[in-house]
Amino acid sequence: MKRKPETTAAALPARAITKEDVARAAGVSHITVSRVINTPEKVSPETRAKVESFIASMGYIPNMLAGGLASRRTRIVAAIVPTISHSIFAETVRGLSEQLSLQGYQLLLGQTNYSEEAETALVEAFIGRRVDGLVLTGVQHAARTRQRLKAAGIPVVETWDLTRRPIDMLAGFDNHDAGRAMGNYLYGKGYRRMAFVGGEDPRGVARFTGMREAVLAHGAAEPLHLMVPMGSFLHAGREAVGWLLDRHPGIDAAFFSNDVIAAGAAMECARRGVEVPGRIALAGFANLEIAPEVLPALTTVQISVHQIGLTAADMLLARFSGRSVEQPICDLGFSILERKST
Amino acid sequence: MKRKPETTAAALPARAITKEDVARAAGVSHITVSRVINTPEKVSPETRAKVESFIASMGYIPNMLAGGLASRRTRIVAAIVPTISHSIFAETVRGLSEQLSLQGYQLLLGQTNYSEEAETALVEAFIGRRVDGLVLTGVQHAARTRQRLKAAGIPVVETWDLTRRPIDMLAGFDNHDAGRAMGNYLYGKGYRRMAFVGGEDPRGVARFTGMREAVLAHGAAEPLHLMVPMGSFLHAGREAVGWLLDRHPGIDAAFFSNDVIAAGAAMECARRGVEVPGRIALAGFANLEIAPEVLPALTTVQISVHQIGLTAADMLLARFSGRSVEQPICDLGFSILERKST
DNA sequence: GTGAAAGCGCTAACAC
DNA sequence: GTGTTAGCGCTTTCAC
Repeated sequence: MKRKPETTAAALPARAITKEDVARAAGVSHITVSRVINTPEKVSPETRAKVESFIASMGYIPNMLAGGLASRRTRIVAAIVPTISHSIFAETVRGLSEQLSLQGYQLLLGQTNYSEEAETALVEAFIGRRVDGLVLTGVQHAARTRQRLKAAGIPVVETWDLTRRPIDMLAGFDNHDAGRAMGNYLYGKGYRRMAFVGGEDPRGVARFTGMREAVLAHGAAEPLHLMVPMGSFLHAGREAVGWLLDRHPGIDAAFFSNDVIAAGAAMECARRGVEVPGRIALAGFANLEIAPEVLPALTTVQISVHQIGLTAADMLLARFSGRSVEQPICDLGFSILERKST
Repeated sequence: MKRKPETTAAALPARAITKEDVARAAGVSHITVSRVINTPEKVSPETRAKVESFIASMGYIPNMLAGGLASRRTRIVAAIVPTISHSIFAETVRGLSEQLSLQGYQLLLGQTNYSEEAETALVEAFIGRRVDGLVLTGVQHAARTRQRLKAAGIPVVETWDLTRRPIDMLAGFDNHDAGRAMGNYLYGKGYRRMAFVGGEDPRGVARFTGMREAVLAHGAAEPLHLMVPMGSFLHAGREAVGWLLDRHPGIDAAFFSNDVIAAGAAMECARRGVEVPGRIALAGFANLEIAPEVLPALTTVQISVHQIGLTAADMLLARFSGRSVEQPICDLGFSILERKST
């Protein structure tokens, strides 16, 4: 193999150690070094030991860029979430990253801030990086996103929602059903004038429509739908419940798009000395860390936030190892978790 | 350029569209396509328009793996944090990712769970992926980690702490000083028997030693140091304050390693009807979202969690663009933020 | 068990 | 402005 001429070598950053360097030092060919790393069982124990000692002493770290280019496998998975600073998504990403790293995969992270265009741009960037798999939040995507993904043919897991026709695989739960279940639960507890407080993300909206459906089916009043900004959830919850208490004194129960918003509401009620659930009942979503801790402890919809990440990782890993995924649509389910706030 | 023979082509996944394909279609050479993408100003407007239309119609997405291998620049930055599910780190990662993506950089994420060995393994994996830069949490690293990083010669930013001798660059604040400032503040408010509640991460320990130093300098009693697990912070805070109230009734103020632990403590006090700060004062750290919302609002040490990420990104981007970083050690500072809890 | 040759898709350097 | 040539460092295929 020819080395780069001196003239150009000088212009570029210092060359890192390559397989060739190790091979030369160990007196074998570079392919043997490659085998020691990737398929050690195909190398004689002596050669292996010798090469391994040189790898260690020379501090050789294989260039996975070159490896990925040649093998068409990067061992990188990309995850796209609305924002990493909401604990719901952080938990999913944590599960994903932990599970993947066990198998030597790394995670590329992208944030959309709930923008479909940002999602498309990220998907294109990640395809350009030839990631082995992609994890998406939600099931609503721009046509261009779906099209790019199909063309690239890489394994995709959509998460946090359910649909009959996923792009590829799916690990989520039915937000509409979950909303309906909470509507039924609240109605069953005797609440008749309800409000829903959430952002404008499609999954939150699905929870609202589900809840609305349940409530109307029982003949209760049309529920109020309060939109809050997706930034500071605790603060949004405080403001929302304040507004409900002041402007809509008839409301006797509020269902929040997630536990953090609900916790903000609970704190505001405590501050005002408003009785929960006596004056107003509060229910959250996701059973986040804060739900059982706040006063009063929050009734919520229990879902397995962390499990979504684990499941997505397992699906992708199965694909990577050539196994076929028996259940490409995985409904992780949910359950109503009753606590003191309702 | 020769194409791969049929026999091997069949064994591999369907070939993606390459620059060559676009070039052939547009009737130019592949290097012209490359220029249209990377340095459009060097191509005549007509050629450019023609090539661009083919890029769009064929859905061509450049292979950045190949580009990275050839150019030795991957446009990937890796960030290593203890865990993404603690909001302090999630905020830093958010800032980092947002700032980097503005310049076309992507973020590889690694979690250590506070393990130094895990950090070393991640650093080696990321070097293998030839990331352009690396962001580390803290300034305490295994000797092997430092050594690998030096050898690789890639830009590194350490965060969340301060040291005179960083590996390369630094964006943080002085945890010891911050602890001392809080110790002084609490002493100044009249508290005399203090406790510190935190995990075993080195930065938390530095906050404790700083606080201890201040308190002892004033001649107050040796502060109590409570270690809590790094898992569920709210719960840890509840348990810790319960333990203090029950077993150490003399303690009149508690300083928590972060606002989430402190918030858990505040909630427990509310639950027990314990007066804050009357019976016990509570102080947090980081001025997270929860600090002003919990009842009573938490006195805390204000730091710019998000800014750490932005600064780290800016330092790296400066390096990448050849600019020299005038301030390789950036002390972001802190300040005591007084609220109702003290 | 080991090696040689070819190529992954791109950019850098230099020609024209 | 555009093209040619020669790699980047690895894996794959096939020969020994």
